[in-house]
Amino acid sequence: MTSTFALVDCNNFYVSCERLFRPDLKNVPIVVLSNNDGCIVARSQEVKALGIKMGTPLFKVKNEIVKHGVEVFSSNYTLYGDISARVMQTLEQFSPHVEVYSIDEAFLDLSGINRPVAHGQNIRSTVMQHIGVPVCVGIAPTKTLAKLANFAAKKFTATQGVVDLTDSQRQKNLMNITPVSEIWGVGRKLTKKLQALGIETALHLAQADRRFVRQRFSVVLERTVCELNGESCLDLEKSPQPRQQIVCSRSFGDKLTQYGDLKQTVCEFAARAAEKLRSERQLALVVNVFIRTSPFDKAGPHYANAATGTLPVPSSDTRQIVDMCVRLLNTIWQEDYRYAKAGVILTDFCFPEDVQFELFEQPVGAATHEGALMRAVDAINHKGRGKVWFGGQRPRKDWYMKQANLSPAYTTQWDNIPLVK
DNA sequence: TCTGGGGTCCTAGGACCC
DNA sequence: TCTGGGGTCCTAGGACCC
Repeated sequence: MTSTFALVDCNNFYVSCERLFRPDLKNVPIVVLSNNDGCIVARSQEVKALGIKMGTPLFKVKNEIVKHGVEVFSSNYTLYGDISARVMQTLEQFSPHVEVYSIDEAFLDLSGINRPVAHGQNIRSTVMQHIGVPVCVGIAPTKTLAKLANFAAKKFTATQGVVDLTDSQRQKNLMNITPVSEIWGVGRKLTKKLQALGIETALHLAQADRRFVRQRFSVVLERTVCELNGESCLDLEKSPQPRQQIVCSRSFGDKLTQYGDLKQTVCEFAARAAEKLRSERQLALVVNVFIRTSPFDKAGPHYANAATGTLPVPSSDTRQIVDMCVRLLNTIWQEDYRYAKAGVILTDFCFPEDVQFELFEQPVGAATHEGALMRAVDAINHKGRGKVWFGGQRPRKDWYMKQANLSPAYTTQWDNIPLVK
């Protein structure tokens, strides 16, 4: 029996989250900004209609924002994460297998469902009723086609938010009017290269010779071609895969020029990365620290560098990781630059039970003294980060980050829960 | 003045081994 | 004069995603 996939995608997710607690903003144009209030990362329908593009730096469209009375929000990931979890939980009643693909999307296994469109409508109205977030549903025999169906469900209002692409003639009709750039897995670079070969629409790509595509591009794009032809190559991921990499990095609201300031941010990133690592119950072997000036900074010379180090044994101990990061930073730090961004990357993970320790080495894991200390630190910091920290870390949270228009944590902080009069 | 952050996968080329 | 071939592992970089 052939599979059926549904892609459920929240509409303008961050904007929808902000509107949940501000019904007065229902038809008001809204944007949500990236960290540091730098770029626009979510737009309401009204803002999209104004032609403001995703990822635009705020300062470039400041005049339009003011002119059209656009409401501006700093990003509130605590709120979005919590609403996302509620949406995903609601979706579980509609399928035995739900793959959470991103904060605002999930693939559902709808194999064997008799009336998929009715099922999709049911999903929409239930999520709206329970959570208050609008979603669209795309249904098709492959993930790539389900993505395409979802695109159509969003774009064409006559579909009422649900598109079923089970029928191959419908697939062709839609692909014929869809630019190749809209296909999942085709980004800016590939779009250009494909267009140069005369492949302009999704249908052109679907009809391309797959051996040619593999040879000229990659196995990834070859898979896309297969999926556009209804051959499922990408399965539902039934259980989330363990992470392979943890990154903690930020651009700074104000450029940093002092070693001490940069060191403190790097220590903070190291500590957060270690915390994430422990929540994954993994250990890391390799640590990378990078620092750089802004490529847009005309005031001074540019500098970017990174250093990689290997821990003596895989660890998730904040102190070991912080120590290593400071040593790495010292090898790349240079005076007289205006630093705009820094970060810590952990890689080469393993599980504590799989570690082969050197002779005479003391393992740093859950069973040891050090593990107990880390567990205690995590437990104390669990509700509201920053009660306990190690030397070198900045005690104040995000002191370097701009968040001028942050909404309250309506659903996760007692103080911020809305009152009903 | 002001330009995000956190991920994944694949590939080519060099190092190294026998 | 003559200087292999095949395999693996690692890394950096490039592409993509949301």
